[in-house]
Amino acid sequence: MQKKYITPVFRNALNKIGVPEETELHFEAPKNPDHGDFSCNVAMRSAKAMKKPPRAIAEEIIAALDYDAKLIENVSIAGPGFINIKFTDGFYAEVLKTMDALGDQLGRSNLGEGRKVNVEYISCNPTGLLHLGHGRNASIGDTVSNLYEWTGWDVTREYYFNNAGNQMNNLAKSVYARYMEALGNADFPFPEDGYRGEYIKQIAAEIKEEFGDKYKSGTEDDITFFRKAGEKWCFREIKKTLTRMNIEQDVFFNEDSLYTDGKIDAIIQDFKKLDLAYEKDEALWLKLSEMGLEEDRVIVKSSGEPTYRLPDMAYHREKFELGYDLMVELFGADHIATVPDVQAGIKALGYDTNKVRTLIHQFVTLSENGEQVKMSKRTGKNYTLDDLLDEVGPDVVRFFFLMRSVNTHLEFDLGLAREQSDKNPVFYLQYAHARICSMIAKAEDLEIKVNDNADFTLLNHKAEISLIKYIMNFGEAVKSSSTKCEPQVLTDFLREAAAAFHVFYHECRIISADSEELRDARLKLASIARIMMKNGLVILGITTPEHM
RNA sequence: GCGCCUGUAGCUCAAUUGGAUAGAGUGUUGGAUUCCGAUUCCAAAGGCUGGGGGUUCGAUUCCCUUCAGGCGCGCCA
Repeated sequence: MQKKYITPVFRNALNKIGVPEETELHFEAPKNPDHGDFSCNVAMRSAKAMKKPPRAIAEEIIAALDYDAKLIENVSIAGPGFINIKFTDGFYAEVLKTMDALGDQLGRSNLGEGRKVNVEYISCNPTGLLHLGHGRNASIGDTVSNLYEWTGWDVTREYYFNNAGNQMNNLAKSVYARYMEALGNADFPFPEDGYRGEYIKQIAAEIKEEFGDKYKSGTEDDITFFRKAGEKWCFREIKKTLTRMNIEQDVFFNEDSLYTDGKIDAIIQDFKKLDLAYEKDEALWLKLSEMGLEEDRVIVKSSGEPTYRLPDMAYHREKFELGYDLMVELFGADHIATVPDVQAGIKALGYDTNKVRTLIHQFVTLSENGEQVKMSKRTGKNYTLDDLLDEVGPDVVRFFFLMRSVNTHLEFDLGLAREQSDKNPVFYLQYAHARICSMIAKAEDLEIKVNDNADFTLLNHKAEISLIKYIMNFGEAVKSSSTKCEPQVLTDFLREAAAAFHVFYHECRIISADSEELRDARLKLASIARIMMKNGLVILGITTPEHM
C-alpha cells in the first residue's frame, strides 16, 4: 500500500524532469533502517539515458516531488545516488488501521485470481516406508500448496500413485521370499534387487499369521496376491505417517489408470503420427535428439512394456487436459535426470511447458553433535520419517524441513530439534503467539477488553513502529514466498516478526501503560500481531498453541 | 568423462534476483528485568563470500577458469 502512494508521486516527478517513461521504477525496503523506510535507485538507473551523474539527477527528482507532508517525513539522497524516503508515524497509524480492517484475512491476497494450480508432491511408490527425503518433500509440497491458497489460487493437491511396473513385482517377490523364510525355509533365495528393509518381514509375518501356508507354492496368482498385499500395507503406512504430519491430499492419481484407459497407447500413436518414434532392436525409441537433447531414449522396451517416460508424459498430458493454469511438481534430486526427457516429450505434443514448474529439493542429512546419524538409536534400523516424528514431533519436523531454501542440502540437527527451549526456532515462534494469548487473557481477567476503536496515532515508540512494519509487510512476505515457491522466505520473516514482537513486549508496558488510551492501542497492536503469527504458522502447517 | 546442485562468521544458514557498512540463529564473553510469562531483551568479539581472472558507477549475485563436496548419467522408476 505504501508503494501505491509513492509510485505515482515519483512517476510525476520523473516526467517533469524528462526521465524516459520506460525507466524502471522500483522501491525496496533497505536492510539498514537508518536509510529510511523506502529506497529508490531510479537516479542510478537513469544515469546513462540522462547523461548526468546519479546524485545530480536525484536532486532534480527530489525538487520535483510533490507529496503529502502528513505521510512522508522527508526524502533524502544517500550514497551513490539512492533516494531514501521516511514516512511519518501518522502514516503507520493509517497502515495499522488498514491491516486491522483485514481481520483474520491478514496476509491473504488475490495474486492467483482464482487460477487453477496443481501441486504434485510426495508421490512415493507403495514399496516401502517414508524416509527423511520424503518428509522434506511432503513439508515443502504441503506448505507451497498453502501458500498458493493464501495468494488466491484454486489449489489441487495431488499424489501420483505408481503401482505399476517392475518395482511392484520386486516387492511381491521380496515379500514372498520373507514369507517362505517365515514358514521355515531358512535358505529360501532372496531376489537380488529385492527390498531388504525390515518392514518386508513384518508384512510377511502378518500374511503368515492370517493365511498360514496358503500361498507357499508361489504361483502367478500367489505372486499377484503378495503384490497387492504389499502395496496395501505400504500405502496404509504412508498415509498414516502423512496424517501424523497433518497432510491430506485431494487426488491420488493412479498410474495404472493410464493403461486401462488407453492413454499410453494414444500417446504412442501420437508420437508415431508426428514421426517422432522409430523401432530399433525390437524396442520403440523417441527422437529426443531432434528435440534438442543429447540422445534418443527407449519408450517401449523390447518386452512390450513402456519405460517410465511414457506414463509420465501421459500423466502430464492428463493434467494439461484438465485445464490447470500451472502445474507444480516436487522431486528429490535423484529424479533430476528424468525432467528434460519428459518435458521435451510433452512439448513435442504441443503443450506449453512453461505451465509446468519443477521444484527439485536436495538431500537431507541427519546430524547430532556434529556427527552424521544414519541409524535410529531407538530401533537400530535406518531412520524413517516416523522415527523422526516420534522423536521430535510434527511441528519441529515440518519447520526444520521448511527453514532452508529448497534447492540446497539440508542438515537436520537432531540435538537442536530435540531441544524444547529458546534454542529451537519453532518454540521461539510459537512462544510469541502463546505470549500474546496469555497476555490478552490476563487483560481480560482485569476486565480489560481489546478495544477496536483504539487510537493508533499514540503508537510512536521505535519498537511499536517496527512491529507495525512487520504486520504491514506480512502480506508481501506471503506473496514472495508463494511466487518463489520458497517456504524459507516465510519462516525467516516470521522469526524476525516474532523478534520484533518480543522487543515491543520487552520495551513497552501494555496492560500497565501510562494511559488507558495507550494501553488500548498497544493491546490492539498485540492482538493484530497475534493474527499475523497465527496465520503464518497455519501456512507452515504448524500448530498455534495458546499456552506452552 | 558429461550434466545438475552446493561452497558465505567456529557451526547451521540468509542476503529483497546487480545495490549502501555482507546479515540472522547457535556457540563464546559480558550485561538487563522490583511490574503483562526469564522459552524474553541488550551488547561485544567473530568475514579476502573456496582460489584466480573478467563485465560496470557497483559483484555473494552475471561470464570464464580452477579446486572441493553432493546427486544423476539403464530397454530401473
